Amino acid sequence: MAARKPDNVAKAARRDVKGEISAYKRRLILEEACHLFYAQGYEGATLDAVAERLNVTKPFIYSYYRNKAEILREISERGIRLSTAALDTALETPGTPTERLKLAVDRVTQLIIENQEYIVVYEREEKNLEPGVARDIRKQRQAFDKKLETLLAEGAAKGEFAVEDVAFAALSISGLMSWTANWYVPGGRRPPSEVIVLTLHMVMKMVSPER
Amino acid sequence: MAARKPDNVAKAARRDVKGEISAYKRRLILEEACHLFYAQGYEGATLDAVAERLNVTKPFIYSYYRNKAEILREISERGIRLSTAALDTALETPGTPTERLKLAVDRVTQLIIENQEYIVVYEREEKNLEPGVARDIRKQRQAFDKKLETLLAEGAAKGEFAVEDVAFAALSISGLMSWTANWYVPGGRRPPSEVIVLTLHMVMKMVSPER
DNA sequence: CTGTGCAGATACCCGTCAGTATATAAAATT
DNA sequence: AATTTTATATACTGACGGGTATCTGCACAG
Repeated sequence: MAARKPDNVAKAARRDVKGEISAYKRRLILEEACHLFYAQGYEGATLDAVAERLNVTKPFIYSYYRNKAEILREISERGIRLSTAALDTALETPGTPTERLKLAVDRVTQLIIENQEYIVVYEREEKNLEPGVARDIRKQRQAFDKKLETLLAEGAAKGEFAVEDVAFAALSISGLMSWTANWYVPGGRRPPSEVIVLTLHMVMKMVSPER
Repeated sequence: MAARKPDNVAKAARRDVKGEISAYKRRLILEEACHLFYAQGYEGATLDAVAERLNVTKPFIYSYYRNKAEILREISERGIRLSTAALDTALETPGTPTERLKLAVDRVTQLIIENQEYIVVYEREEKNLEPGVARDIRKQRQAFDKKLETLLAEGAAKGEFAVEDVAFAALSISGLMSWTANWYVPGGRRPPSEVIVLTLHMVMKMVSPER
C-alpha cells in the first residue's frame, strides 16, 4: 500500500532520510518547548510561543506531537532515562562499591548540569502529566533510587560505607545531585567540573564509615 | 467617619473581633488554596475549586485577596518566613557552632515536615509570582543560606567543622532539608521524629572534620 | 417593624489558548 | 507537463477561568 517504490535493490541499506529529518524536527521542538517550560512553567508557556521561537506555527508542532502533554512526557522521559542510563553505566563498570559510587555521582551530576532544564522541568511539572504517565515516571525514579540503595547496601556489607538507613542515604544522595539543577547557574562562581568534585567529596563524607 | 460608637471607654482595651474573624477567614482561604496548589499546581487549581471546598463562592475569596497571585505570595512568604524564623531561633541560642547547627537542622527539618505543602508550593511555583515579589522571596532564600554559611564558617574556624567550600556546604544542607518536603509521605515508614534524627546525623557527617 | 449597611451570592464578561478544519504552495511522482 | 502527496500556514472554535458588576438577604439600629 505504502510501498510503490522498487524495493528490490538494497532496500535495507537505504538511509531513512525522511525519518531522520522528522526526528530532528521533533528534537528541535522538544528543545525549545523545554526551554520555555523551564522559564515560564508548563502552563505558563504557550505552544504559540514555542512555534514563534522556531519561526513556525502551531499546526507545525501538532504534526509532530499529538498534544502539549506529549511534549512534557517526552521531556520527563528523557530526564529520567538519561539519569538512569548514566547510573547504569557506572554500576556496570567493574570495581569496588566505592569506585562505582564515585563514578555514578560523577556521571549523574555531570549529566544533571548539562541537562539542567530537562531535569528541572521533569521534577517540577510531574503534576501536569497524565496520571498513568506520571505513575510510570515516578516508578522509574524510584527504581533509580533503589539502584543507588542497593549499591550502598553492598558497600555497607563490605564495610566500605556506614549509613544508618540505606534508603534514607540513597534519597539524600539522589536529592543532593538533583538539587544542583535548582541552584546551579551556568557561568557562576564554580565551573561544572568543580561542582562535580565538591559533590563527589560531599557524597563520600555522607557515606564514610570513619567517625 | 467609621466610628459612631462611644469611643470614650476603654477603646484601646477592646478586642478587634471583626479583624480577628477577618484574619481567620483569610487563613482558611490560604490553607485550602495551598492544599490545592500543592495537589494540582498553581495554574491547575482554580479559585472556583478553592471556593467550592470552602462552601463559598469566588467573590468571597476576592473580598479577602486582591487576586490569585496575592494568595501565592502569602504562601511563599509564609514558607520562607517560618523557615527563617526557625533558623534564627537556633542561631540566637547560645552554644558552640556544633550545638547551634544541630538545633537549626532539628528545628528547620521539623518545620518543613509540618508545613510540607507550603514548602513545596513555595519552592515549585516561584515562576508564578510577580517578578518583584519573586526577587524578594529569592533574596530571603539567599539570606537563609547565607546565615547557614556564616555558621559553618564560624565552626570551621574553630575546627569543629571541615568543609571544602562553605557556600556549597550550606547549599547542600539547606537542599537536603528542603528535599525532605519532596519525598516525605505522612504516615510512611519513618515517623517525623526519626526522619529528623536521620537528617541530623547526615548533616553532621557532611561537616565532620574527621576523616 | 422599618430602614441601612455589609457580607456574600448570582450571573456575567472577556481574554487566552489548546486544539482543528481548511487552504496553499512546493515537491515528488507519473 | 499533469497529478498526487506532503508540509506548513491561515483562520477559526470552544472551553475555561480570572476577575467584576450587580443583586439579596441578614444583622443591627432606631
